[in-house]
Amino acid sequence: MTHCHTTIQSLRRQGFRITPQREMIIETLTQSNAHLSAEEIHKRIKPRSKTINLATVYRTLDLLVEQGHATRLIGKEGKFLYATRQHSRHLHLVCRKCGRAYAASYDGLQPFLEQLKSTYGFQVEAEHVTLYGLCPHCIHPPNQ
Amino acid sequence: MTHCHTTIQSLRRQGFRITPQREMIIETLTQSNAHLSAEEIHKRIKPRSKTINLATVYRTLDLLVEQGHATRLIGKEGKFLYATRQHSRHLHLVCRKCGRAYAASYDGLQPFLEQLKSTYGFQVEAEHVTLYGLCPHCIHPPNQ
DNA sequence: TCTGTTACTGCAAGAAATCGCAATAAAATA
DNA sequence: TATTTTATTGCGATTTCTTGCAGTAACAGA
Ligand SMILES: [Mn+2]
Ligand SMILES: [Mn+2]
Ligand SMILES: [Zn+2]
Ligand SMILES: [Zn+2]
Repeated sequence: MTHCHTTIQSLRRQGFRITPQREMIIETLTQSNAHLSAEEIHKRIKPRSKTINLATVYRTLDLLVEQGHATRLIGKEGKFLYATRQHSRHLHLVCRKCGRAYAASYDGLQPFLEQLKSTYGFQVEAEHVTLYGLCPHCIHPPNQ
Repeated sequence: MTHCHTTIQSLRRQGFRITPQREMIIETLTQSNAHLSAEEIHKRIKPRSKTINLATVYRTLDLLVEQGHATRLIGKEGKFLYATRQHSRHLHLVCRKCGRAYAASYDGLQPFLEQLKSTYGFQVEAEHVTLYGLCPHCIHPPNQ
C-alpha cells in the first residue's frame, strides 16, 4: 500500500470524491519528497491533463492540509509550499533576517508536546514545525 | 521610554530613516495589543495621513519583522497578521481542521530552545510561535 | 542652515491566492 | 446499466500581497 493510496482511501472514507485531478495532485506531491508550490504542482500535471486549473490545485491542497495529509509552510520567497506528511520528520529553523532555512531534529520537542496535550487537550502535529529566529550568521549584539 | 520609541531608536541606529509613515505604523501596531492586518493598519492611519499607501504599510511591516520588532502570523481567515513583540508572550495552537486558535503558555518550551541554540547555534524567537494540530473538539479516531 | 546623497514613498502594474457560479461528473441507488 | 444527487471543476473576477520606477524627503556633512 503506497502512501498515495492510503491518502486516497482515507479521503474516500471521509466521503470526499476522488477525481482524476485530485489523484494527480496527490501523486505529484507524494512522489516528490520535497516542498512544492501550487504553481509547480500545476506545471507538472499540465502535460498530462491540459485543462487542470490552478484553483483546483489550491483547493485540493487546502483539503489535504485540512485532512492532515499534507502540511503548508512559507517558503524562502514568501510563497506557500506544500509537502506530504510522509516527508521525513524535521523542524524548519528559519532566520527572520537572512531567510536561511535549517532542518533540525525535533526529538527534544516531544516532552513539551505531551505537556501541551495534557494541559490543553491539543494534539500538536510536529512533523513540519517552522520556528523563526536568528541563524548563527545573523546573531549579533542585541538591537538594544 | 515607550516600546514605540525603543523601536524607532533601534531602527535609527541601524541606519533606517524614520518617516512619518513609519512612525504612524509603529504607533498603530504598538498601541493595539492585538494582531492587525496590513489593511487594518492602513485603514486606521488613513484619517490622519490621506496619502499613505498600502504598499508602504506592507514594506514597513516587512522591515519590522526582519529587524525583530514584530512577528507575522497567518490569521484564521488566511490573511497575514502582525503584532509587536511586546505583545504578551504565548504560543498559538491552531487547529488544522476547524481553524480554532488557542493561546498557550510556552514555558515548557525553553529547554528545547536552549538545546537548539547549543546544537545549531540558532536562536529561536519564541514569543509568537504557531503550532498546528488538532484541537480537543476535532480529535477523533485516526483517519485510517 | 543649506546641500547632496540615496533610502523611502506613492502609484500603477504584476503575481499569488481565493471565491462565485454554472456546467460537469463521482458515486450511491435502483 | 441507467438515474439521481450533489460535490467538484473550470473559468473569470476579486482580493491580497509584491515589485519597478520616478519623484520626494530624511539626515549626514559642510
Ligand atoms: Mn520540510
Ligand atoms: Mn499572539
Ligand atoms: Zn540569518
Ligand atoms: Zn478543531
